Amino acid sequence: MPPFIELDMPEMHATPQQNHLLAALPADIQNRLLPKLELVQLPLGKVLYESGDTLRHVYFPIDSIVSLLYVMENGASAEISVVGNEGLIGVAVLMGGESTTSRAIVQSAGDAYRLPSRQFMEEVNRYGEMLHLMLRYTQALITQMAQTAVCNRHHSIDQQLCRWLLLSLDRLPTNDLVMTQELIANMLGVRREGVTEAAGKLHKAGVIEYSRGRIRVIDRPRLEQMSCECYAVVKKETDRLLPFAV
Amino acid sequence: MPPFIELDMPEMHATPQQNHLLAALPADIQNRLLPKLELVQLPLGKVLYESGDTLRHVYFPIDSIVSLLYVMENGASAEISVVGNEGLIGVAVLMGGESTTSRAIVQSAGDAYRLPSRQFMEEVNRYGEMLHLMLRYTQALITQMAQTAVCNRHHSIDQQLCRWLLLSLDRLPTNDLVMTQELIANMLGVRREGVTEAAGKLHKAGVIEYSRGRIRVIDRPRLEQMSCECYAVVKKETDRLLPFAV
DNA sequence: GTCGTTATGTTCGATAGCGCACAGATGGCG
DNA sequence: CGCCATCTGTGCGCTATCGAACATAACGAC
Repeated sequence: MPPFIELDMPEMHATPQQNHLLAALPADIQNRLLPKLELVQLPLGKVLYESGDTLRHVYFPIDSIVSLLYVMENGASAEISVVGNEGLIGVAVLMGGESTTSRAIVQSAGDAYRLPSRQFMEEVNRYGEMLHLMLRYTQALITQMAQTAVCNRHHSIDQQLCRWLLLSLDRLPTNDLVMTQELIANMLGVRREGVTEAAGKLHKAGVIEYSRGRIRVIDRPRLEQMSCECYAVVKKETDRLLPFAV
Repeated sequence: MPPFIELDMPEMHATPQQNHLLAALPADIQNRLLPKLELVQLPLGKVLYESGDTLRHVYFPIDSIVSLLYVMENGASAEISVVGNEGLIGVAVLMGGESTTSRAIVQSAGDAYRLPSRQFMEEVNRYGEMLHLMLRYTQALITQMAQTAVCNRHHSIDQQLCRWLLLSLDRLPTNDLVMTQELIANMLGVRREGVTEAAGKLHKAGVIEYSRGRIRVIDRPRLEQMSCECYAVVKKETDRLLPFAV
């Protein structure tokens, strides 16, 4: 029943500076990088890389959200972390590992700029601001992963859903998520029914409204209250490490 | 009933090269670093740093094991990762964050070499092999964290105990762990009774024997079979990233 | 408008892990 | 040798989550 409006921005074209990391780079580095950046559209569900793949590019999301997911032998999965316009996908390139054990999958469709790994590393290997910025982002990512582990251990599905919605919301321009409960369940590594139940409670509490693959947050303060501490911990640490990106 | 023998090695003195990362550095870097390294004894339970502390040193364990632990507001905890002679404690220094949201606590007493953060960064900032090695180790650590998150989500206490024992075993010179079930429970973020039960099963299966704060693994292959895939994933990826450290 | 597909809602029994309470065992120390 | 702190074992009721099966609802294509 919520009147979801499709906001297809008329000619809203992306710029690299909408990614906080790119925006934070000094002008000379931006000038070197910009011509090498390629704008790509990331449709929902697209796999940027699979476990073990050599990473050919790194991606700087603009209004897309990408989840890093581990998929187990039996097909069950769990989200490790989530990346939006505050970060980049492809930290393994920076670390020198070239591949990771996780999958990167688009959780919310949108644009991203991508850069071939080689050219990314060329800039990193000037050992300047690029390297240092990327390292700080890496620590923010590590914090998020650590907190995911904690959250998986100790918190209820209800709380985790709140955390997950907040993390997504922070990376989107609106309060509307295009996302089925089934997909959320995959990310959280729980049953779809568990998400249905948790979403039902949030709806009754007047925090969200939703319908067939869309969710709108209508009371964010309440959502933050209902979330476990994990969201706040990650947010605070990310703001500390990357203060410009607030 | 197991005849635990206290193996206090007579004059078994530590050398920096017993830490795999230090050993893997080229000779010139080793020569620069060695005089700055300080051998320290890490007693069980010692906190190397608390959440939010500025990291004054980085630590290279020799025969000690250190756990990175997140402690929640209500006092409950969860292990994020574990570090032994394959790695170092203080990745946040490398990343430029200076502090982390987790606590580093000694899980198994032993020696470590420590290096003031400033001197560590002086070497890192030569942008040579030191930096690249540390980054690769960081990726291994990230993999371990990610797998911890997955394991917390999907696996039973029994399986997690197996994983945990294997991770510890890999970092120790013997098959004996000095470790109460209570402490293991803290690390895994579960009840002590849960660990008692799981340990009982392993004992019945003839995989371990134990008594009052000590555990001996007597059938490691079986332990690996009984563990979830998480152990193998981390092991394999660590070996890939740091092949010398096998 | 109808139909078919996909998303969401609901129920039910099974179970893993929790919190609590207390019993027993072990080993260090006086 | 015996005491006592500490570590380990066990039982009980409770709850969250699971797995499975099925009911209803919403949208999209025709």
